This record gives sequence, C-alpha cells and structure tokens, in this order.
Amino acid sequence: MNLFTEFKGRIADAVAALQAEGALPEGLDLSKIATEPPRDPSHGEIATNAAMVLSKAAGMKPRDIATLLAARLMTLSDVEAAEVAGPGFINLRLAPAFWHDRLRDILRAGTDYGSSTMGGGKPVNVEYVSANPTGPMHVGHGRGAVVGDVLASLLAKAGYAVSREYYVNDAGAQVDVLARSLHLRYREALGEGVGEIPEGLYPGEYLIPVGRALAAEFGDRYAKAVEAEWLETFRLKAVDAMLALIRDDLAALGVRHDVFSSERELVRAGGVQTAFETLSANGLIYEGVLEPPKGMLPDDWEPRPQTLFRATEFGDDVDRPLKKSDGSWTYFASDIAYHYDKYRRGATSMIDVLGADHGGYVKRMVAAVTAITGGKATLDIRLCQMVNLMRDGEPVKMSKRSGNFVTLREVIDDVGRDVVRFIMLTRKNDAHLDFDLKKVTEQSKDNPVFYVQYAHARAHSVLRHAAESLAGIDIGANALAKADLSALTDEAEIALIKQLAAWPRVVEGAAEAHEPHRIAYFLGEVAAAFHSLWNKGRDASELRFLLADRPDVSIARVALVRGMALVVASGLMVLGVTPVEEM
RNA sequence: GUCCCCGUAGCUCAGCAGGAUAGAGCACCGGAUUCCUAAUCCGGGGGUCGUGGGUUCGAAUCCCGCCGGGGACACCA
Repeated sequence: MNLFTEFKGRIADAVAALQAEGALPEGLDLSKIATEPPRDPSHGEIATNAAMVLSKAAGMKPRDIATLLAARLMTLSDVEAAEVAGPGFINLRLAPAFWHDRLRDILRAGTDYGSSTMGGGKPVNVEYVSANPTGPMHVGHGRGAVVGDVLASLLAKAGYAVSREYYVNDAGAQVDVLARSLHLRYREALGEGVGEIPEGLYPGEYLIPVGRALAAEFGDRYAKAVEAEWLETFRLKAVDAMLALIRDDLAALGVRHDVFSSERELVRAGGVQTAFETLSANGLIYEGVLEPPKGMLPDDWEPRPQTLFRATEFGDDVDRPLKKSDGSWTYFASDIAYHYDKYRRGATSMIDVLGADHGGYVKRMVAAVTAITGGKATLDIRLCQMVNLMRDGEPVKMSKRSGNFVTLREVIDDVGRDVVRFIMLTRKNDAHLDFDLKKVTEQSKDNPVFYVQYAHARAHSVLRHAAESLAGIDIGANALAKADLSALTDEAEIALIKQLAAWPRVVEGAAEAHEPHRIAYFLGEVAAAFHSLWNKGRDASELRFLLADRPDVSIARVALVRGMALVVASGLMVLGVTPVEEM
C-alpha cells in the first residue's frame, strides 16, 4: 500500500468530519489534495496542501483551515505531530512504531513489496524493439528493448495486464533488398565470385551462413533464375533467419515478448483494407494533393493526387497519404492497421517505444489511433534518444556503410547483460546516453550498476555473518517481521525505512508517467542511504549492525538490512537485473 | 519554412501530476581504514533553473514570444 495514498484518504475523512461538524462547508472538491514527502525532511514525513486547495471554495484562509485539520489529524494513532507551516501546509510526523510496521510490511511481502493494484487489471499493450528484420541488433535497438521491457515489467508490477509485443516489418521494400542481398550470398556460397557487395544492398557478413544454408538446400536451382522465381522464397528465408538472429540477441539481453506480429500476415489477412474501410466509413479518407513542405522542397517534387487520411482533424500538421502512386499501401497505412488490430485484441492503452528518428511520426500515429478507435484507445509514444558508445572517454568508431558496427551482442558479451540493462536506464529515455564500455564495468561508486549491486551484496554479507553470530535464531524475513524492532531508533535507520517505504509510491509514479528510469534512480538513492548507514558503524561502533553483546539490537538491525536487500532486489527484478549476493 | 525534443552548479544529469531555503554524482579542497567488504563514507565551496512576458496565494515545472543546441519533415520503412 502506498502510504501517501492511504493518508490522502485519512485527510479526506478528516475533512468530512469537519464538514459534519459544520466547521467546513459542504461540496468541496477534494481531488486536488496532494500528499507527498516534504522536500526538507526536517518538516516531517508527509506534507499536504489540503488547506490551500480548499481555501478558495471554502471561503476561508488557508491557515485557518490548516489549523482545524491539523488538530483533527493529530488524533490519529500513527501521527505524532501535525504542524501548520508556510502558507498553509500541514506537516505530519509519524511515530517510530509506524515506520517499524512499514519494515514489517516489507519483510512480509518480500520482493513483491511495491506491487500495486493501481492498474486494476486494465490491459496495456507495450510495443518495443520492432527492429526491421534485416540484420543483427545494434546498441540503439538495445536501449529501446530495455526501456520497453522494463516499462512493461513496471506496469505489470503496478497492476496492469501487460502484453509485450514486437511488430515485424516483413512486408516492405527493405525486405526485398534483404532478399536480393541474400541471393548474392547464396551465389557466393555456390562458388561464384560476387566481388564487392553493390551499393544499396546489405553488406553484412551475417548473411553469409544463411546463403550457405540455401545453397545446401537448393543447390544451384535459383542461381541463374530470374528474380521473380526466387524473390518470395528468399524473402521468407531471409526474414526467418534475421528474426532468429534478433530473437537470439533479445534472449541474451533477457528481453522477451508475448506476441510477434507480422506485417505481412496482417496485410494478407486484409487488416489494412479493414482499417482503411473503417476510416473511410467515418469520412476520414479523401483523394487530394498535398502542398509541398515549405522551406525545403524535395528535388523531385511534383503535385500528385493521393489517398489521404484527415490527420489534421486529430492534431497533425498535414493530412497523410495511405496509398502510394502504384496503389499499394504506405507503411503508415499498415501501421494504422496494426494499431487497430491491437485495439481489436483488447488494448485500450497502447505504448510504442521507438527510436528518436521516428519523432516526426508521433503526431500522425496518435491521430490515427484516436481516429480509428473513436477516441476509445490512447497511444503514448516513448522516443529513445541515441546511445553514444564510448571506451574510456573516447567515442567508439562505427561505420554503418561497411556493416562494420558494434553489435548489441558484442556489447552484451563484453560487459554483461545486467550492466547493459541498468545503464540503459540511467538517463530518461529522451536524453542522449553515453555508454562507456570501460567505466560501466569498473568496481567503483562512479559506476551506478556496481554501486547498487554492491549495496545488495554488502547486505547479504551482513546476513551471512548474522547467521553465525545469531546462531539458533531465525533471521528469515517472516521471522524478522515478527521481531521486536523497537531498537531501531537512530535517525539514519528510520530515514532508511522511510526511503524503503517510498518504493510503492515510486512504482506507481513511474508506471503512471511511463518512466522506467525512475526505478534506477530510486535504487541509487537507497544504495546511498545504506552505504552511509554502513559507514556510520565505522565511526561509531555502537551503530554497527551486529553487536556481540546485544542480540536484541542486532536482530532489529538485521531486519532493516534484510528489508533493504528485499527492496533493492524488488527494484532490480523490475529492471531485469540479477541481484547479486556476493561480489 | 513547419513540427518535436532539449537548455538547471565548471562537467554529466535528477527534480516525482506548480508548493515551503532548487538536488545528486564527477571535478576541486579537507577528513575517516585495529572494526559487518574503505569496491565505501563524512564535511566544504560552487546556481539570476537560456531569456522576456503571462497565468496564481505560489512557477525549474503550465501558456506565449525570442536566443542557442539536436532531430524529423510528400508515393522510405
């Protein structure tokens, strides 16, 4: 339970009680009341703006309302003090026993702590990666993969019914190019000298083994054949092989999807036609000629009639073409169909995680989803900025032309999957990210992955020692939840519990805002608090976790250490990072 | 030319549905190691939140203009 939400309810109750007494007028809007941690910890643990937001409607001064409310809140059992401050804030201080109980909550819930019912089982569809099946994944894809995967886990933890989806663009011109590239490798495998791979085809070596496999399967049957005879076959083979490659990369990263949707199958099943007719039936399709974009006229611009979707009616800048001049569908058309398909499969809330180069695509897609679902579904597009791969401060050279770039797989093999996943979330998704292959494996506090992992490992080190020094005493989480925790009185100890107790609120906030990076930041803060507490025990030996002559104090502190480890583990599990117990 | 993102300490960035004296790390300076992992911690200096208006009890946060950086801009996906 998010304790801030809980206290919001208690404040609402207090307002109702005051209304019943006639001290406050009826009919107040309580929805703007917020409960949050005060910025300055010396102000207490929970602050509310209730008096200020009710002031106008109640026709009373904020501080007068605050005084009334504070007196009422003071009577609650967990509240040690309710103070009116500043323009009309009410600051609540909670009793130590309240925080001890929160630690018990953590110990009882284990790594499930932080799970929320906020989502109420509402379906959310998260689409991520969706890299074109034309080669192995690069590091930029990896960022989208991690952001999407963790966002999905986060939403699941917040109580949504999450579907994780990959859209396979296996129908476009790029796939034809891939098939031609493969045909070349196939001929090469048959012993033909093909020389340099021509401009415009995929030069990557990853097609070589696929070419060999086809040579083994078909012999020279397609070597001299005209394209029409082999294109379809090679397209299928190529896509299958590339998709296998990508799935392999995803598995190495620990990223999984529930559904792989094929564009090709969608088109073949008439999905695009269906979507088109739906829009058409609502009068949202017309034949027209677009104005050239101002300020940058393409060389080959010519006015031409196109089949257009009225995107401008839904907030886009211009109407968008759905058909090419040869009558075939545009990519946008099939993407509308795809999102419509997701909607018809039950998704009323959709999230797409895309690369930042798709920025220009956001408005039209959001417009299309609004249009085709009649406003019954929402689409949120999260754009991931570029990843700058570095090594010890120097940019890693990458040449896309030669196909000689650093693949995601190479990076995973180099620094490990946990490191890749964590680092990808050390910036918000729309900010550039420097990924330094050397720094991320350093064992120092400058490395956020290590810093958090180390806190968890240190905690388990204490638990291992405790198992010996408290031999015969059950220090499992369930036993500790029942232990006497009254020895936890130090300010830093209580402060750590407060931070741990914020976890459910962090989960809800991050899930609602679709911002998985907040989890990584939260874990960094918990780790910092723990390292700090640890070092307090160096300066003052009576603050060490394990005291030889005070088993009662030791047990209470072991409970805190275990609670911390559980919250960190809970967070790392959302990130898909293994919590290590020893380093 | 239009649209989107960004502009917070010397550097890299947080800032949670506008809230009380704007935070962290790095770097810099000064400290802590007979002791649960010093792989860490503690203290110090450092800011007109790009800029000019507006909205209100209150703005880094919302709205508008400008400046600076990045990205995207018809039948490519």
